[in-house]
Amino acid sequence: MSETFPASEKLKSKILIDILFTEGNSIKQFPIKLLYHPIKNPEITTCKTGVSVPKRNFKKAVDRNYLKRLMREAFRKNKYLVESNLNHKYALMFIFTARKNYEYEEISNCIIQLLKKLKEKESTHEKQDD
RNA sequence: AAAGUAGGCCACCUUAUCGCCACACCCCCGGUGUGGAGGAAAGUCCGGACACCAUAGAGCAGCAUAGUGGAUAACACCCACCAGUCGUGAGAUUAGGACAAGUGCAACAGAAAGUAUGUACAGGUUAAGCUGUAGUGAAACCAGGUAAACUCUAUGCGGUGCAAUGCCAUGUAUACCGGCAUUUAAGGGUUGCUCGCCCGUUGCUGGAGGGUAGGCAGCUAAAGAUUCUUGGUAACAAGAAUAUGAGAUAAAUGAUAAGGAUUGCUUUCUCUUUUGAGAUUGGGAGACAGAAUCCGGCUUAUCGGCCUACUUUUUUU
RNA sequence: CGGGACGUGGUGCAGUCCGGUAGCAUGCACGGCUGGGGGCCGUGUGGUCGCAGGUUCAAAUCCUGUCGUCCCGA
Repeated sequence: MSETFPASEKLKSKILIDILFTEGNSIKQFPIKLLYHPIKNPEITTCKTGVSVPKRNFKKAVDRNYLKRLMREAFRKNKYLVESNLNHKYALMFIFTARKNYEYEEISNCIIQLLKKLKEKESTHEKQDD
């Protein structure tokens, strides 16, 4: 299983991000919130993932960059949980909602739980659609 | 030895695994190689480079600076000297022009704070605030004090900023632009005002424009860095040599593991009269902080440590 | 990248332009009016004027730097 995180899997399009924030659903697992929304565009063949740390809670750029690196690292290590198991392609956005720094272990565990929850949610949506 | 002053420097290192960004090559699945944050990248307080704009011009206003000289692309920075203030001293610090142009202001105290001149005492005179002292206050006939009060003097300043600006694709349909004719005048635009300048109403004709999101260029080889020589008290300038090593755009430097060095704390042991020195065990600590067009300064944040010069005090020679 | 505003008792504000006494409302404490509450009246309490430096005889006020909060434009 690949553990790479190339540019094609990063969420960069402002249009997709706007749709994600206005129409997407969210899963909360303190201290991180996960926004997700299915991608309708057939030209996009991979999941698009981004991370975000609000400037309001962390004034210094160093702190924000560090947390974003940790979240990217944790997602890269654990994305096998969702990469091939989901039926649709999703736009994902991890948002750090706490006000103080966390260790890599805590963030990694949190990301794993979020990804498991995302899979459960999708399966329930599928049943409802049926 | 202790205390202190000034200036400069470093900003933990190595290896492995998994990853990120840029470039080059092989090849077009992918792989290999090279490189990849700072002294402040920060605050955005000054000064430039560069780009565009007659809505850019002229005058007034406004703003900035303020000893003298130098240096620079430029500056409020920097260097030298003079003067004031602080310090025993090394040194630090200063918006340091003009109140003999005009206007204003001065609480309390005091007779009186600017059209000055009262009281007491002493001196003095024909006489007289004519002379001295006292007391109040920051300041009391002296061309008074105050300009980080208005102001005056000298010098400088057009504006907007790389989201500048140029090009490409997508895409809507007359809202945009050019030319000609018509109207000749209400109105609108700009940096606060005046002048000036620009726009204008309708018709015909020609051209692709505006908003939104995206891509490419601008984009990093430079008033650059290191070393040496020469000139200069110095800031700095000139010359030579060397190597060239971030360019992202929801935004690249990370995570994990191991080892080593640094500092102080702690356990035990050894040496020493003591202060202390050496070895060892264990768990800690390593700051401030992340490039976004690029430079020269300023300011602020900063763990721990090193180097140089100098001053004062005490002791020894 | 650029522009602007504001920091004053526990809270919300004036005073800053034009320097000399820090004031108003509310809150809190005490007393009074009422049988009690509410309300009213009176007295009192409480402020390093964000921080540092400078100018001045004297600074919340003038000047410089700095910290924090908030807003706006491209």
